[in-house]
Amino acid sequence: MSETSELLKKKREKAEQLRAAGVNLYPNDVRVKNTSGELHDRYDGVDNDELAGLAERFSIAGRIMAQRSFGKASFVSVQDRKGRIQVFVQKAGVGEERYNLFKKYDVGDIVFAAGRLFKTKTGELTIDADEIRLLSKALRPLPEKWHGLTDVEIRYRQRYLDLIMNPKVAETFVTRSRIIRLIRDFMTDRDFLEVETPMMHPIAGGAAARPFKTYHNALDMELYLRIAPELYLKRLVVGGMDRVFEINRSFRNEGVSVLHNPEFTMMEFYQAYATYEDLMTLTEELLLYIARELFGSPRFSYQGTEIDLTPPWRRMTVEEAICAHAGVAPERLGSQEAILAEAKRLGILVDETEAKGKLLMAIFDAAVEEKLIQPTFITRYPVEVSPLSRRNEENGDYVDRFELFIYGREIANAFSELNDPDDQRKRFLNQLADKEAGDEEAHEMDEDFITALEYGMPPTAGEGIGIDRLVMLFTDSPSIRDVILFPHMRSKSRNP
RNA sequence: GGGUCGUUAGCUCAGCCCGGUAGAGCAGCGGACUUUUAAUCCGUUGGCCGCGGGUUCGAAUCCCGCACGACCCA
Repeated sequence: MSETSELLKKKREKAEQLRAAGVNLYPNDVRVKNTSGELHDRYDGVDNDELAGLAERFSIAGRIMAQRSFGKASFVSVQDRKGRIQVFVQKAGVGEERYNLFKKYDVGDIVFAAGRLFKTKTGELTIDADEIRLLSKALRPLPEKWHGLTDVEIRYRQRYLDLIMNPKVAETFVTRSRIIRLIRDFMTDRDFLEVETPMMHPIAGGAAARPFKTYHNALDMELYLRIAPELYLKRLVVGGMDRVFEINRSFRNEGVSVLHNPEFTMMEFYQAYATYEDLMTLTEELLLYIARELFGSPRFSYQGTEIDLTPPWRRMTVEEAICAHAGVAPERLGSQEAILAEAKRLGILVDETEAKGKLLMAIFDAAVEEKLIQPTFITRYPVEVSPLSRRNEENGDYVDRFELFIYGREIANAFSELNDPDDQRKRFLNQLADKEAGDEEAHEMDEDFITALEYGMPPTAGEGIGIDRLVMLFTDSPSIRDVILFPHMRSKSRNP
């Protein structure tokens, strides 16, 4: 696809013709009074006689998406951020000179139009232009009007084209913005303080994941893009910020899939003097609040399945879930050997020397997760896989933690925080042992964090909620790429 | 990492099985047309068939490799 294709040359020639006629191709002196959406809201239900009686002159600006032209008159559909409105441009309305210039406008150009409103024979609200101006000349053609843009690669790489051509896409991102605003309002109403903590960490902690590495020249030090804000937010709780939350990006150096993007948005929040059980209630209330605001109902459809957020949601322990969904008998969960045998029976590949807790989670991940369609809190996680969580008082092999699953996907992860600095040190040491044994996702020792705990952290519960996955659910989007404006892709040696 | 599918005009797609000078619609260009709705009508331009090898007299088409993407699996 050469850069000097016939089509592109023609576009530039046409632009030059306009320039030669004294037209500024990229002016910046317009003041726009109206939007398409506003005009439709106000006047779609108003008849022609009444419209004719209006003294008001309306103006809009946007991109020409379609053009139907006759000899001395044309209809153009102009798209702005609120939708589309039709503009009628005729020689009699804008004058012969303007009309002749207008004939050089193309689909894709950005224009200003002003005039009175009327309804066409077929009843469409239309601006009868007394003025039409070019605001920005397009030098490349838009995708085809009927089929639009469907090539997913172009949709992601050139998202602006996707946004122009596919109104649904723009809608999804409007909803995303709304969801985040709702979350922010909800948390703020509960007296949580929104904070921002570092994105660049000297030690990548707070989650089990491989980090991206970067380098600070002036300080001459290696840094990691954060994999989670957890350890910094907990330092703030030590500092007396009893209720904090952060909605921001984390980065994990792993593959891309329908559920994973290397950078993703999470809300993490910490509430002192609360337990993980309190956070289950809070989570129910938060998601219910969003659903009610978006749909006016706790029920909505995701990919053809009805999801019902009516509380209380189902609560099961990891072991109960394995028994219920993987067909494992409860008495088979007693010993490492029995669990290993069950994993093999289920065809799950595991390391035979793995600790009991890790085997349990391997079975859970492979055989249970996908079956948790309606919102379900899974509790009682093994301590081996939860190095930052508080041990259960009755049985220290488990921690006070839950994960929330909806439609087979992990949406949230929460626990009562470990605030015993000595236990935290032991857990980090165990992680280091795992790292030695080849676990690339195991935690590093974070002495600075332990020091903070040594000053005393109040009993606290904390939670992380995957915002992208939440937005997927609420916008009925099948892929995380549908809710991230610029999902990561391999670079391609092209020159767009 | 493995498997399946895809990549042809600006866009959406045929053509590939069965090798023989690359097609359509829209967009573009020229013309007609003052209430259209994918406007219509007449005429018309436009291609490194993803990239690199191979087979063949001849490859968009068959074979191998690579790149990028989608989906599934790990």
